Amino acid sequence: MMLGTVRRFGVSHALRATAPRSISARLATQLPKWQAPSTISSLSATRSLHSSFPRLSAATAQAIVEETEPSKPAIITEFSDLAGENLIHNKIIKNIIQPDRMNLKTMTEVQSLTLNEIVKGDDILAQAKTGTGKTLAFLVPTLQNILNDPSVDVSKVGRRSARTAPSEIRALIISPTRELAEQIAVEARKVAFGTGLIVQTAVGGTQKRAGLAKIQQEGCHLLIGTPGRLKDILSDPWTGVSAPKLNTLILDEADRLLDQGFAPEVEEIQSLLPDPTKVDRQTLMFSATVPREVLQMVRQTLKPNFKHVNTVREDELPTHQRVPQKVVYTRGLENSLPALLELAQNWQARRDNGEELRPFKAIAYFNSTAETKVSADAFNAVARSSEFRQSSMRNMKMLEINSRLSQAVRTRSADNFRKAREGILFSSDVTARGMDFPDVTHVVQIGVPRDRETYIHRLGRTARAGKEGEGWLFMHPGESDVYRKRLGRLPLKVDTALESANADLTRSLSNDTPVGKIVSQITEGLAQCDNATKVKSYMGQLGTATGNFNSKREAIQALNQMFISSYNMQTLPELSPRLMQQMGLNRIDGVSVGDGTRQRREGGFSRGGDRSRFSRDGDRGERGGFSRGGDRGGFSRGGERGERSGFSRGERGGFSRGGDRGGFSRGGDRGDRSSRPRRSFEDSFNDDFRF
DNA sequence: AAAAAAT
Repeated sequence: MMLGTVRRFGVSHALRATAPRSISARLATQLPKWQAPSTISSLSATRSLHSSFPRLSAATAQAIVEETEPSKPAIITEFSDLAGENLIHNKIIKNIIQPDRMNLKTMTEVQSLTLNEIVKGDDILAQAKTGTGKTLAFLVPTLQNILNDPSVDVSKVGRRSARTAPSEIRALIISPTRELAEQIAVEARKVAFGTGLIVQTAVGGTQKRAGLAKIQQEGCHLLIGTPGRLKDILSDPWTGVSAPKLNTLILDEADRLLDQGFAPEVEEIQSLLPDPTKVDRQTLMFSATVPREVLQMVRQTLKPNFKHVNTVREDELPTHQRVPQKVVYTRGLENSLPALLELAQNWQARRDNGEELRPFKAIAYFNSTAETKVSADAFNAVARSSEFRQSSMRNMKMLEINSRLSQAVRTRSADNFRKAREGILFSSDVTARGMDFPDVTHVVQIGVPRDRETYIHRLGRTARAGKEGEGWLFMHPGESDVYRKRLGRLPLKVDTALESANADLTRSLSNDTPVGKIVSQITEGLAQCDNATKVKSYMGQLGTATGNFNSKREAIQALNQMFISSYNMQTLPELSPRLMQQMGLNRIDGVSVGDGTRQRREGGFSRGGDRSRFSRDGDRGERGGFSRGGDRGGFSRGGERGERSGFSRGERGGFSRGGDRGGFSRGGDRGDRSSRPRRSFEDSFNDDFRF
């Protein structure tokens, strides 16, 4: 049973000048007592029964070592064993294993397999599944290496007047998000407690001057940050923050940092660091996913003799076997939120019936920030209703996080969700990677994610540290092409149990069926969201849906239906001709065309320029008493709905200027196809795929 | 107009 591999590139190792003497000589030779011949089979049995955390079996580690480094003794698998070998500082080990501290015993595969290599000073690309302790894998040896460096002065512990210079940075960790940087810092401080090592952060959204002052006053050995702020601080000579003695550069979520969006900034940061030919440094890259596209970048950035530590077997996927993954085809885009509520209610109902289930703690992922907001607002409104507060759902916290919120709110949401026993975090991809929220039972992805890696990382927010969890994907049938292309090989099973996923929400539903109740709760919740937010959500989803759907026409149709029937809006957002041109929507029915002047008058519907947070300003979306007015109190679905479905048959008159079909046209002509040859391939791809 | 990330 081959669980992990260490691959070596090149022939020789460039050992750092400061590297401690012969590490292999210090390695533990004794194997842990549970390395009995039966260990491997009993280990796997234990794993499936209790879904215990997949630790590295000593026998496996031995096998790996034998294969790659025949002369070396066993790899250490217990944190406590690191003490006897003088490999890791006693204080660090205490911090890790003491019950009143981190309370960990056994190392994970990725931790065991990278420790010696990192202490040695080698460059590493480490790949391991989500939630298997990658952070600790690079923190422990990196902090140890700083302690090993004789030029590092840690004697200043506790002395108030003494200070370490802000130019003493020995290791730098780059993270793709602010929250992840902060989370890594929290863990680093736990590991470094009492050692005298100073850990600092540099992230955006915080007061630059205050953060800078802190680094200047206290000094810094390990700096953790996000690309923008790091670049800002390191490029400004006046800050005094610099890293002339940098030994270690770590890219957490390396593939993300090396992709299109981040690579230029990361390169700039590297250019601000000392020349690696003058000051030898190691570079460490960690991630659960390393797509082929970035391998070239990885090779360019690492030394030629870097090692690839991969604990994900070649024949398996970087998702956990113990995470059931389900895909739900929703009738329309408007069915997602009811289906989410139903999922939560079903789970809580089962708990009420005495089933031993953990409290429902879910993250709902959306592809646009505005959709995240509408959904969070709607669920927050639902949670305020008396019906909800009298149900078994009453303790659920509804939280929101995305990059458009102020950093203070983001941090508060993340903290509250960490603490929450049960609830739903409505999230964009800010939390998709690396974030460690304890006890997440469900990850629900609404809409097909932008790529396979995103799916895997989002899913990885559950089933962490040996716990169980489940993944759900709610998607519109119109996304079938990208679904197959991006997620085709992943083990998703179709689930049809959620009734509200399939209900026709363009018609009235009886309020006394379970589905009717769920739908009316969502409808009431959405009614309390402001119109400007709904319009932004439409526009945001337009951006992703036109890319995700098999045809643009289908995307528009689905979006319009959601906007009218579920958001309860009367007038479609207008798209400027320029935007329509850009998006290739010129020949698509159902698009509301604006002339570009009106949008400025109608504040709520603006697009260009208004990059502010979701402003509640001038509630101008509510025009002419269309929405929310009147005595809708009871949400009488009957008449209202009937009226609306009438609209769909073309009785809307001037409702949308882009043709009289209002987006509900079911006609067969796919006008957009001929204009976009790329479609034909995707369409033919779709032909042999049926639901 | 579509995550994120400096002001």
